[in-house]
Formats: sequence, C-alpha cells, structure tokens
Amino acid sequence: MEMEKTYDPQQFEDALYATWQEKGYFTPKIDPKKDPYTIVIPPPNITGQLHMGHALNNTLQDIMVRYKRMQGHPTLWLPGTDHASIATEVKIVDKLKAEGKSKEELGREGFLKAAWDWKKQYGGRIVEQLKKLGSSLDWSREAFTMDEKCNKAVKRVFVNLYNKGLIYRGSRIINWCPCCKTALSDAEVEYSEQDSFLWNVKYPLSDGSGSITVATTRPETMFGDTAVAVHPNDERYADMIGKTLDLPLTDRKIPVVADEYVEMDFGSGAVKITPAHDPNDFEVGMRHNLEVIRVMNDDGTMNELAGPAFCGLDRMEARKKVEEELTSLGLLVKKEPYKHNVGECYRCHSSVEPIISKQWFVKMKPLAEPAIKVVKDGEIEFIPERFSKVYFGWMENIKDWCISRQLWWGHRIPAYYCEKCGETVVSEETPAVCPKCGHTHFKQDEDVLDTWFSSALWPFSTLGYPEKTEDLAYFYPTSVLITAYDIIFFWVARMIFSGLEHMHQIPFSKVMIHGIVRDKLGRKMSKSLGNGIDPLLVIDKYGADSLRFSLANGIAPGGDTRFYEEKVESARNFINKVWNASRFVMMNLEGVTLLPIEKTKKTIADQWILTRLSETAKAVNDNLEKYEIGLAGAKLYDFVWSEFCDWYIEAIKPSLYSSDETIKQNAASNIYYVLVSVLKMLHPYIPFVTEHIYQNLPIHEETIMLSSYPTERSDLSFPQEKAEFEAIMDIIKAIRNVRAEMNVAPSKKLHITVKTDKEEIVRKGEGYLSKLAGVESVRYDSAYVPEKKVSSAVTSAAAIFIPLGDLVDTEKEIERLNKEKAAVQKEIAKSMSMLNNPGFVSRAPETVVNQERERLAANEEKLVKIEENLKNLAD
RNA sequence: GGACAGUUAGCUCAGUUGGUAGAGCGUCUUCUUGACGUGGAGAGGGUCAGGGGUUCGAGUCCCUUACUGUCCACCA
Repeated sequence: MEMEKTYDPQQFEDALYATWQEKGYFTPKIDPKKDPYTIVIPPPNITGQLHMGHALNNTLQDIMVRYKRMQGHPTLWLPGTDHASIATEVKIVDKLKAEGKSKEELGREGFLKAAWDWKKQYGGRIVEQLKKLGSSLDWSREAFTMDEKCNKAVKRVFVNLYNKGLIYRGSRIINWCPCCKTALSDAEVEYSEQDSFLWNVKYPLSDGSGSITVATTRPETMFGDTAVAVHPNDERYADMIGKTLDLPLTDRKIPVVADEYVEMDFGSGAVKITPAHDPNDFEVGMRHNLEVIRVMNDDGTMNELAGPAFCGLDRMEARKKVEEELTSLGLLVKKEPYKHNVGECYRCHSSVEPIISKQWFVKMKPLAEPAIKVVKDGEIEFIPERFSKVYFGWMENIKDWCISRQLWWGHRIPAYYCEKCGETVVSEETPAVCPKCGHTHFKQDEDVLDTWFSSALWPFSTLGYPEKTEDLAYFYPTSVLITAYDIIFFWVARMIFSGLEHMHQIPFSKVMIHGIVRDKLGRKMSKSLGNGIDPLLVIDKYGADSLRFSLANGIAPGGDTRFYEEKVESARNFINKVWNASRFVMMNLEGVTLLPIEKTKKTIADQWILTRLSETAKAVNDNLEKYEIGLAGAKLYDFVWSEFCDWYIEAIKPSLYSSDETIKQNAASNIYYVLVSVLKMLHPYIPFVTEHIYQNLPIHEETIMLSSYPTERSDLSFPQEKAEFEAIMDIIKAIRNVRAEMNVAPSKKLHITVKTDKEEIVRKGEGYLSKLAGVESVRYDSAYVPEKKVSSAVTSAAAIFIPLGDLVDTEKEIERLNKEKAAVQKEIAKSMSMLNNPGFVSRAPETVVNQERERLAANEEKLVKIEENLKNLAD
C-alpha cells in the first residue's frame, strides 16, 4: 500500500475501528492462569453528548487498557450508560412540553414509554461517539443501569440493606427542588453566594411587656415558626425564656426557648425556629418538642397553613407580601443587604428548599466505617494520593443518604404497602400475601431511586451480580477506576462502600483521579458560557489520534488542563512526523530481507538508538505503571521526534543508501526494529495511525493491538557506544553552531583539523560528520597550530578547526570564543565550589561526586582548548 | 470558617525518591540536502511568587506571607 505524503486520518480511522470490533480484539479471553486487568467505564448519561471531559476520561482509560492488553493481560474495559434519572426526566418533560403535553396527562406508564422511546432514539449517541474516539471497549458486555442485570442488582441490594436495617423510611429535612418536584441528596445541591437581604422582624411578647427581634433570610417561612430560640446564657433574654410571643401575621402564640445552638454574637441573638423548613431548626425542634408546621407545597407555593392571604402564592411573591405586611404593622425593624449561600438543584439550578418530607434513607455510618478503613489501610489507593483526603473528609462527616426521588424514570423502590392494613413489605417481587393481615393486594411505592444508587453498584452489577457469574469471579475486583474529581462523592465513595457491603470486597484497588478540561482562558467549559469545544468537530478536522494525544500528553496527575486548537495542531504535527518517518523507513525496506535485531551488525548510531530505545521503554513502562500518563507521553514525544527522527534517521541514511547490500540490509533491519518498537509504544496514545502504519509494514503480526509492548532490553543496550555517539553528536552540534554563527552556507563543505586524544572515537564518527555537519575531510593533528582565519568548535572530546578563509571575522570569532569561555568558566567555578566543599565530598553519594569530577575535568579540557584558540587568534 | 491545589521562559504547562532548570506555541536567523515546510539547523528568553528553615546540595522537603483557584461547611 502506498502511503500518502501527508497524514490524513479520515482515510482509515473509522474502518480500523470497525475491523477491530469485528475481529473481537476488544473482548478478553478469560484465562485463569493470567491476571486480568479490568476497568468499568464511568457510564455517561444517555442524555449526554460527548464533551471534552468524556474525551479526556476515555482517552486515559483507553491508554491504560491498550497498554495492559499489549502486556498480555486479559483486559476488559466494560462499556455502558447511565439512565440518569433526573436529567433524563427533565429532558423528556421538556420535550413533552414542546409537544403541548404534560407528564401528568400521559400518566406513569405513558411517560415511561415515551422515556424508553427517547432512550432508544438518543441513548446510543454517546456510545457511537466513544467509538469515534477509538475506545477499545468490549461492546459484547455493554450495560445500562436499567437493564435486566442492573435492575436485579438494585432490587437485591435494596432488600438486603432494608433487612439489615440500613435502609429506612422517615420524615426528615431534605433538599427539595420545587422545579423538578423531587427530593435531592445533599450531594446534589450546589451552593453559590448570592446577594440577598437579612430581614429583622419584631415578634411582640404576648404579655405586652416588649418584643424580641429576630433575623431571617427567608421571611416567608415565618408561618412555620413554632418558637424563638435564645442562648441560655444570654442575659438580654434571660427573663423572657418560657414566655410566649405573638407570631405576627398569624393568630398563633409561640414560646421562647433556650438552646445552645444560638450564637449570641450574631444579629440580635434570637433565632426564629422553623422546624419544617430548616435542618438546624428541625434539630432544635426535636430537642424542645416543638410542633413541625410545613407551610409550603411541593411546587414552592405556600399552602393553607400559611393562612388564606398567602395560600397559593409562590414563595418569592409570599416573601414580598410578608415584607409589605410587616412594614405596615411596623414590625419590620430593618432590611439589610446580605450575602449568603443559596443551595441550587444541580440539574435545573432553581433554588432548593429545605423541607420536611417522608423519604427513604440509607443509614450511612455503618457503611462508611469499612469504606474509610480500606483507604486508610492502602487497600484502595487514590492517585494522586491527596484525593484520599477529600474522600475522608466526606466519609467521616457523612449524613444519611436520601435515596427516594419523586420521579418516574428510574428504579422504582421495591417497597409495597398492604392496601388493607398499610403494612410495608420490602421485597424483590410483588408480595403475594400481607404477613400481617393476610390481604393480597399491595400498592408499590411511587418513588424511584436516586440515579447514583444504581451507579454505586456498577462495578459488580455489570459483571453479573447478584448471580455468581464467571465474569464476576474473574474480573472483580476491577483494577482501577479512572474518573474526574468532580464525582468522588457522587460515585467513587458510594461504589466503595457498596462493593464492600455487597461483594465483601473492594470494587477496585486504585482510583485514578484526573482534572477537568477547561477552555483556553481557564474557564470551565459549559453550555451557558458557550465555550465548549465539540470533540467530534475536532476529530473531523484533525482525527481522533490528534485529539487523544493533545489531551493526554503532558498533563499532570489530578490537574486540570486547558484545551485549545493549537495543542491539537501540535499533536497532529507530531503524528505527521511519525507518519513520514514511517514512510521513510518503508521506502528503504523494499527488496530487503530483514534480519532479527539480535542478529544484525550495528553501527554506533544503531547502538546509541537501541540503548536510548531501551531506556525510553523502561521509563515509559515505569510511568504507565504509576499512571503517569502525561509524563510517559512527553517522553515518547521527545524520543520519537528529537532522537529517532532528528538524529537517528539522518545518521542512518548513508548506510541505507549504501551500495553495499550487507550494510543496507543491516541498517534497514535495525531501523525497522526501532520503528516497530516506537509504533507499539505509541499505540495506546494514538491507536489508529499506529495500527494503520503497522499494517503497511512488510512484516507484522495480525494487529498491533495484541502485539507485545516494548520493554527494557539489556541485551540491546550499549552504554559505551552510546557515550561515543554522544561525543560525536556534541562535535556535530558544535560545528553546526559555528556554521550558523559564522553564516556558513550548508552547501559549503568543510575541511577540518581535529585535535583530540580520542581519535579513534572521532574516526568512527567521520561518516556522521560528513552527513550531518557537511564535513568533507578530516585531518588529525595533535600538534596543530592554527593560523588566523580559522574558526574553532570545541567540545570536551575534541577541538575542531575549520579554516574558512575570508568568511572568518576574527573579531567576531574572538567574541564568540570569549562567550563560550565565560560559560565554561562559570561551570568550572560551580563544580570547584562543590568539590572543595568537604561536606559534599564526604556526604553526597559517590556516583554524584564522581559525576561532578568528570564534569569538571571535561570542562577544564574544554577551557584549555578554548584558551589555546583564543591565544592563536590574538597573536 | 475549614481543607486542598496552584504561583517555573512572552503565552500554556511539564519537571517521576532533593543532585548543572525543560517542552510546546510564539519571537529572531537561516536552509526548498533525495521522509516530513504539519519540516531541518541555529539563537534569544527564567535570581522556579516573597521571606525563613532543614541539608554537602532545595523548583523539589518543612514553616510563613501574599495572590489565584477548587472543594467542603452553612451564624438564622
């Protein structure tokens, strides 16, 4: 197959993915003799469209998965989607609204049908988009949080927790979203600081002896007040405790109670207590046996307990009216501007009302304890480690988890109420007979479960739990969970305690946390800002490989990353470089019988690159084992571009063009080996282009995907020759430097004289000097005394003299050499000061001291040569 | 209020157990040499936020200050 001059990903990416999938490369073969490597995908919402966060997350997972697969582990990356209860329901309600229909009109069944239709139509979008990215997911195991398997797991878990007393139903203050009309968990509320007011209201004492002023940010809740609390030690109110107050705008009398919850220094030191609408007040209410009066409906309007004048008003209208009436009664002392945090629904962003409501809860303390322990004990490791602190912070202060949602799209709570006696029966199937009264008709609980309840079971529900499947036995616990830090609470923490509770085993041994993708200015990408970049458009323009590499290369663990097109361009350029290097190699393989690398003759350039290849392979493997994906990527980038392409390919050209067939064959075999190794090492990052090139090589296995990942090769490491070639490289760089500074055209061939005590090394490098520095002839003369008009290039190994005739501007040459001299002197001074420090010599490791001595010696040699040259020029 | 990050070249960021500060982009010079101009060669550019400490040696470890950001808590 001919390779085009320029890399064009559109020509092969989709086709390659289809082939990989058809051949079943993504599906692991279960082999009890081998260690499996398993990742379950953080299931994207079915409402979702691939965004940069997904692109980053899946790129990182795919890199690890492809790497481990190439190492020979039976590797499973399990795909799936999340039903996203609230997000999907909101979306479908909106769609119905646009069609002039409502949820209520359709009824539960009709609505669910519409939801499933919607899921069928759009739920697969993101799945297709993941394929565009190149994700090597095992589609034969694709899961959905509401499929049969997962439903069964959810029911089993719910029943088990209920039977253990870890799930209960009760009236608590919960977060209520009046817009979505459902309860939310604490984690689903986002707080933001907003400008509001603090209303100071006078509550008169019933006996007419005065009044107490209270401050509130939600005056409309006053209809639910059942006390005013003051601090027991507060002398200002000491004689009022126990008296009653006339609650304004109502005909109720409420007591003044003493409670240590009150901060004496804040405001007036008196707090109105509204147990039905504030979690703290609820606690106070419990302590003082206060009545709980809920004055708000589910939709955020006031109910009849707010009185006829307010009943039916929206909470904000009611707030206004309360203010007006209090003002006209002269009870509003003042209204001061006040900034405070307001909770918002994480889905619709309307402000959340704390409200008392009867809901289902998971008792968290007993579940949290073992979940804290496994991380403390290191059974589960967070990468980077600092995120374990975030985890502990949450787990150690965890409150019970409100899991019921007043929605229809989701797992319906498996609780049944006897229609006759009201007995609650929790079971996986509809019960036949009431255990209490023998009645046979039940009504199932109307609510569904929090989306995250099913996500929490994902690592084992997808593998077959509660059945004891082969998958579950082999692939659980999974190897690592890779996700962004923003769902540590929602998901990671809950999977950990769920795995421990239901599987009696951790769900994964590592949690790799990465950052989020920001825009060029560092802002979070969001719909409202309109600053998101669609990964699919990037793929269309640059290819999935470029996108992947631009996301994964050079990122720091746990850190956010900024995304902008120049980065993708840079990645594309790199891939183009790989493409052309490959093209070059292939051009030189034609008609050559390749030798195995162990059998080839090797030049010092070959030995140098093989050594560097081995070193790079070792470094990259080390990094990947530690999930240092960005670092490994940067090393590959540098090795491929600056060493393989810039030096090795150029250095090997004479051998490849040689008329001696043996030289040619050996050179071709060596560079072929290096190229294949490079492609393999890059494959996890840029899977498409590496496979495409690989398939075009004259000799290759069936797929690069299942070839073995390169590792350190001590049998192909040549430290001595590597050092020699590096000495040659130094000379070449020095000569190039002189050429550039002296404005010597590349076409001008040089005749150089070399003064060195390492003549045999320089001799080995003559061919490279010719090819890479334009040196036509080399003369060795240790007694050489240069004349004027001779420029010089100095390295620690040799002094190179380059007669340039009139091209040499003596003054400029002196200036240049002086500059170099100063630099070398500075280094010498530094080395001397280190070596003259007795502490350094005695306490630093021997290798470091020796290294410093060598450095000093090399620089001193260099200095001598420079001074000689300067002397000659001055004469 | 608490916790955690970040502060390194003009810009965006790496820097893996402390051992001579790096890359990409941009800038300047130069080269159409038979893989690649999405390229080659060369250059310039940083007292690693400030201060203190530990150490033979600190961008890296400790303390502290400042600024930026994120998360958690929620005194009504």
